[in-house]
Amino acid sequence: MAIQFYNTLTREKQNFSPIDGKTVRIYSCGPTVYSYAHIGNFRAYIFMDTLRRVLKYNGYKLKHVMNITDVGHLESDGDDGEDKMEKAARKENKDPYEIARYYTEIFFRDMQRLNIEKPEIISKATDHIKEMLEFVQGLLEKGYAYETSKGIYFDISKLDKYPVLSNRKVDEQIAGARVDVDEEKRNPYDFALWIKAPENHIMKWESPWGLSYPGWHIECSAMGRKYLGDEFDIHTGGIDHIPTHHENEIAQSKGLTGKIPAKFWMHVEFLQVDGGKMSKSLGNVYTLDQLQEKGIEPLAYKLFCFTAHYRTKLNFTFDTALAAQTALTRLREGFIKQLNGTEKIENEKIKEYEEKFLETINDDLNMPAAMGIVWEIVRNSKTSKQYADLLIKFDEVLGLDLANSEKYLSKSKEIEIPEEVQNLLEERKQARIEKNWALSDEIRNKLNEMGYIVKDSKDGMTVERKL
RNA sequence: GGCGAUAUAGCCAAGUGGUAAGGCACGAGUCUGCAAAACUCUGAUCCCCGGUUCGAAUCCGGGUGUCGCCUCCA
Repeated sequence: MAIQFYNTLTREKQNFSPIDGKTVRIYSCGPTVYSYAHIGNFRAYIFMDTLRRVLKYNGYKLKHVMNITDVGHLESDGDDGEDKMEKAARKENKDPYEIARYYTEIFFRDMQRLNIEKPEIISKATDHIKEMLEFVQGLLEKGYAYETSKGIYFDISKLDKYPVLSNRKVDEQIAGARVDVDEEKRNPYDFALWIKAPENHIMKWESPWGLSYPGWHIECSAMGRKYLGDEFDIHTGGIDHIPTHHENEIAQSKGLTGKIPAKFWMHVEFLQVDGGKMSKSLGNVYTLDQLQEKGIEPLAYKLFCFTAHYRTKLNFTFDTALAAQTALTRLREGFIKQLNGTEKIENEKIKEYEEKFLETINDDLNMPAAMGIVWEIVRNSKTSKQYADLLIKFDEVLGLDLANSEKYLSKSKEIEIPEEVQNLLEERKQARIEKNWALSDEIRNKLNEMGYIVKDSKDGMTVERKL
């Protein structure tokens, strides 16, 4: 079954197969570790994870690089913004390396909570200064770069074609409309490869041009090339990367190697919050911890992300996220029901589901449709362990940790019951034996007010903590 | 101003020429002393106008609305 991915480079879905036939080489733009990653960031990493899982499901091996940006990205263009790492360091009164270490750790903790597989290679920018310098020098030697008083710049006019990913019109746009034009640059869209450090800059390295630090795009080009070669299979990132970051990566690589580094460029759309952009000023930039506080576990957020295709905007609200949490719980319950099922299902039927599922995920990762198939199986009234096994297999792609469903369900029910509550429960139990429904209901209401939900079943009462 | 998207039931959303997946919510039913949970059932002709076609949510043209990018951002 052919895999089809949408390629931003060609603006169409194309059949995918790895260059070497068996190992897919991927580069993913990773986090800048200067603060907590938010749910918008994680939508991108969930996409990245799904991509990995789908490729593995199809039998391919992976060589996947994700960078950790711990240096060099400025807050604004014009080469004079503040370095984000350094700003955070100043704010928290720590050194930038400490900041990077701290947020990197939190980042991977969250990745794990989302059951996101770790790429084979994690590369930190600060560990690859040498490779970046070599890259820049190579560009200088080939005449694609030039030096100014501020640093080393890439000369886009040396390329046969500059914007190849986006339709940005270099000539028509009014350069400097929002950014002051740098007189020393040869073309308005020339960008910095290497930046000469001002006195007070903390993170800087020796270079032929004195103490300095890397530009914004060079790290990905240099690290991608080091680990994956001049030409690899897939490059992923957010949709925001298209017009600048990835465009410039391509420019750099074409300058040095003559090649566009990746065959496929895949981009995730943005997550929106309450119908609009997530922004700090609106106070809607949420972290996984904040969701958890509201009773939405990380895997429920992952499931939420599966409700929309990765190339469409997805609108996050707490209501819909809670809906996903409900759905996740039901998914787990349904899985267990199938696990305990004893019906015999014809192999044909199983095979049919398998084929449909594969076809769907291979169609540019259509996870919403794939979930449709999953629900059909989960909700099948003929319950069978065969279905449970099938779900476990599909979970190789979903990564929802369905195998541990029981654990999650019992964990959410495990609560500490204070003595006061315990006593009320006893009292209610007695009332029920006496069929004193008025008292029973009264106690139930009281417990409800205290934040406990009481449910009666044939086997007795159960208590749950209200979220 | 330029560029890119998008408009499908209350909400989140699949669907790319043949008579609208799925999830959540609502309602009804089963169960229950009642309730909750669970399970079952129930809902849309797809922003508007025009065109192509035997046939369009799906293609084309024109509107309108919304969102994003053009500055670091997943």
